[in-house]
This record gives sequence, structure tokens and C-alpha cells, in this order.
Amino acid sequence: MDETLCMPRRRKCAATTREMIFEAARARFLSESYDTVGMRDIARDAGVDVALVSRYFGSKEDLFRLVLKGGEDRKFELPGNAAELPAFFLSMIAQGEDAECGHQRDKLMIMLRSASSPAAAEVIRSSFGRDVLEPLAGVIGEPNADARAVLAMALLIGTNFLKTVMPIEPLSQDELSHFRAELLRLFERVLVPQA
Amino acid sequence: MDETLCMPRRRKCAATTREMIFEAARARFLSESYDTVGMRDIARDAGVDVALVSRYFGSKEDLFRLVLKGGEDRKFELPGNAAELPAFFLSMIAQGEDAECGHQRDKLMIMLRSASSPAAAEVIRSSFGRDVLEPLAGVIGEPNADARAVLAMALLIGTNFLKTVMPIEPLSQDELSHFRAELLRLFERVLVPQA
DNA sequence: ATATAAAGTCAACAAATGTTGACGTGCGTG
DNA sequence: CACGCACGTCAACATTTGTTGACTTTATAT
Repeated sequence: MDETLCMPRRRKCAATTREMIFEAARARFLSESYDTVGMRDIARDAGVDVALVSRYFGSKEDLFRLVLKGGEDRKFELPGNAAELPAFFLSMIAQGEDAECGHQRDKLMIMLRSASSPAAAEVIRSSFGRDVLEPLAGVIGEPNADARAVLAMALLIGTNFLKTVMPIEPLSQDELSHFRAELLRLFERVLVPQA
Repeated sequence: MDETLCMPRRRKCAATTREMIFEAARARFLSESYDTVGMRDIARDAGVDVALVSRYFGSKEDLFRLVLKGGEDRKFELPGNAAELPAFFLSMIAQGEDAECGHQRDKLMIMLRSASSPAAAEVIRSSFGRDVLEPLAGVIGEPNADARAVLAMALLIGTNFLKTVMPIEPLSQDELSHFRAELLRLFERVLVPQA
């Protein structure tokens, strides 16, 4: 039985090119909207023919759905107790490329970018509710778990939107420190129950 | 000399059809992304031929730019002193159709919807900085006017995004009241200096 | 009534979109 | 060696996109 991974003796391996296409699609969807990303763009980035994209991942919508699911990664992964949430949310905004929270933020950004494309809207909505909002409300806990989860996500999404989708000219240095500190305090206010 | 407005004795008047097209475009851009809105959609809504859209407003990008400018309306209009800002921001989220703040929110929503379309991005960015962020920072005042303006807009944008672009299933009634009260407190914390 | 200019319609264009089928190529096995 | 299969390429498709030019209709002015 052959390994499912790419064997070096075979010059061309479907699994690796599939991965390349997937990664190219992921990068594209991360920085552009669903409609503006073309199959040919993805194919060019991956260094393959356009036909292969459709061949390996059925339709464009299927590909997008798979990218949004995050490949083999499972659900949104967030801290177990509410006390660690504010720092976690802040790290989702700071541009440090933590491997752990990078995936999470990427998923969120992909959702942000394509949320207003009808073809991608339903996929995004269901994934957002199931994989993000619901688990978050679970960690936050009563009272008003849902409302506070929405509030926290609104703050996170708004900030990331201004930062990434609609790039804001960078704030001055002391303003930025104030920005971060205030942001952390806001997250604490919304997320931890006793505050 | 003729009046520039449509005269009733003339059956067809360019100004009124131009207005119809403009209004149709406005409505479309308000609920869809720049890329998904087609010239033919706008024309159908306005009840005219596609060619007229291109004839009256040069290109699609020109039309979008004009819609974003708000027709004849001038810049973003917001309360003069910082104390009234929180209530104003909250009213921008509540779905009450105040004539005064309706225009403002519509502009914001149009920006939100099409921000990730490269063709519309630069138009939106410049308008957002010039017409929204800058005046807001002026009203907020020191210290850290820019940072706090960004923070407030992040909260507003995030909430409106979750509410409109990615429609969230409605919160329960007491959660919603908590939501609004907490939201107002957050806006107060960010916007009024002494808080 | 006839000419003139505005207002609108029709058809077509070039380019780009997602998707599909036929075809070529190199590998491992009979 | 030759067969068959996995892997990939090429070309073309049907649609849709924004935009443009020529033509028709309508209302005013001479």
C-alpha cells in the first residue's frame, strides 16, 4: 500500500499540488473578496493549470468552503476559561504571527473579506455561528453569554476591519500604546463576568 | 431660460431619470458588494436601459464614487460636542430610520459592503478618512483623539457588520436590552474624555 | 409643417468568468 | 516491451461583465 503523502520517486504527486492549490487559494481569499478572486489567479499562484483547480476541488464555492473550514484543522480553538480571553482577543489584533492564533485570525479575516458576496455569505454565516460565536459564548458563561460574545466579536471584527480591510494610516506611537491598553480594558469589561 | 428641474409638460426628463438611476444604484450598493452589483441590475431597478447608466454617470466606478459622496449632501454630520456622541453612535446601530442619521449610516454601510473590492477600496478609504474619521477625532478632542476615534468606529463598524452584513440571529429580549445598555456604556467610555 | 436637438432604445463589442471534455505524458506493472 | 493509469495541459464552451456606437422617438423652435 502506498503512502498517501508524496513519494519522492514519483515526479508529480497529486497530493502536493493539491496542497499548493489549496494554499494559494487560502492566501488569495485572505487578501481579496470571494468575487474578485479568480480561479486563474489561484492557479497562477500555485503554478498549475486552471483546470486542475476545478478538477481537485469541485466548484469555486466548494473550494472556498474547504478553505474556510481550514483544511484539516478542527473548530475554533480558544482559551478554556474566561480570564484568559481578553489577552487572547488582543493577540488576535496585534500582528504577531503566533502559530496558534494565526489560523484563527486568518479564518476570521477570510470571513470578513467575503461576507458580502452572496455566494459565500451562507457558508460564512453558518461557520461563524457554529465555529466562533457558539463556542465563545460557552467559554464566557452567564449572564448574557450570547450578547457579550457578540459584543466582543464586534469589537474584534471592527478593529481588524479597520486595520486590514480598510487600512488606517498608523497611529502615533503613544496613541498606539493607549489604543492597545484601552482595547484590552474594553475586552476585559465585556468578557470577564465580574468586571 | 428653462428650469433645470423636470418640467411636467415634457414627458421625459433627463434629470429625473438620472435621479432614478442614482437612487437605484444607491439601494443596490447599500445591500450588495461593488462587484456583485451589475449595471444591468441598477438599470432594471430604475426601469431604464443599461446604456443610460453608463451615459449619465461615466463608468461604474464613477457612479460608485458619486453614490458614496451622497449626492448633494455634504460631509458627515455629527453632534458638536463629545457628550452627545455616545447616544448618536447608539442610534447609528438601532434600526430606527431617523432621517438625520440614516444618511450617515447608509454611507457607512456602503463603505462596509464594498471595502474589499479593489476598484472601490481607494475611494472608500479616502472618503472614510476625510469624511468620517477626521471630523470625529475633531469632536472627540484630546487626549488621544485619533486612537479613540478609531476605537469608537471599530465598535460601530463591528456591530453593524454583525447585524447587517453577517446577519446574526436575534438575541433574546433581555439579552438585547443588556446589549444596548452595555454598548452605550462602552461608547461613553471611549468617547467622553473624563470617563 | 419641418428642422433641430434632446432623451432613450437596440444591438453589439471585447474581455473575463467558471467549468468541462479531449488530449498528451510519464510512471509502474503485466 | 507494451499496456494502463495517474497526472497534467490545451483549447474551447457558455455566460456575464462594462461600455460604446448607431438608430429611433419625442418635443420644442423656426
